[in-house]
Amino acid sequence: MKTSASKNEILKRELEQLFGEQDANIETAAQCLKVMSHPARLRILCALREGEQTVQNLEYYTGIKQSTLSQHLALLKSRGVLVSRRETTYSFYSFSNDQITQLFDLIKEVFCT
Amino acid sequence: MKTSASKNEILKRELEQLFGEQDANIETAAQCLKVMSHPARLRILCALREGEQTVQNLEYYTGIKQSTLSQHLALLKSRGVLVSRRETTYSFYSFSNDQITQLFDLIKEVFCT
DNA sequence: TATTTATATTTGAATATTAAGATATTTACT
DNA sequence: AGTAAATATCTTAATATTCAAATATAAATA
Repeated sequence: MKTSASKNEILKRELEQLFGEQDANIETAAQCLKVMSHPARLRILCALREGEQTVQNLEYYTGIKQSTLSQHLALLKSRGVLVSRRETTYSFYSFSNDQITQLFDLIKEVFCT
Repeated sequence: MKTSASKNEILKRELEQLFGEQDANIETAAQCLKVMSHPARLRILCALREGEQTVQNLEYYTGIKQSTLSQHLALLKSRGVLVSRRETTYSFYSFSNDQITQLFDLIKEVFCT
């Protein structure tokens, strides 16, 4: 069995139109998803869902050791998932934008209901 | 600065209620997301979005080598993202359910628009 | 039965990720 | 200035992931 060549060609062109010229998007998506797909980091996102938190609060809520937590936060920030602001000695972390929040909400809906 | 202990306690209990007792969910979500968060596998998912495909078609569309492709497919299947059916010598792969499809669509919406 | 086709599995080397201890930085406070 | 508190970075050993070649399996067909 073999799907006809012309049909394959059409589908391939459709796929290229949708994604083939968007390698950068796929890379970005993969990187962003990868950074969200870790139990510790999902826990962090859960804790941040209702609003910004300091590192020490996150440490308290998640039970993750400070240095490890700081690395996870840096990773989430570097991939555009989180943003942070400094206030004196405290760093406040929060979701970077609504789309990420929406994505997280759907993840929660899919896996936690 | 220190959020009051009682407020922390309340938030912690809320978080536990939401997630603390759902370690299994977080693990499942992390595993499922992790398996989706790879450029090759995202490409596979893109190719499968409109319906099931054989391995050889996927090989053609994605340009991924057969053995590598087969391993990615096995991984996606083992994490519940895809299902497959055999028809004589052909394996047809497809999304396993609507929630995964919905999740993929949102990912596409977030990163490809 | 021998061969071909489609797919799956095994293997190994290269690379990436992880956690946590040690250390550094930054700001506040005395 | 000296100390403490909050956070960040460096380091490294353990572990996991990746790709692709080689091999195996399973079904179709000559």
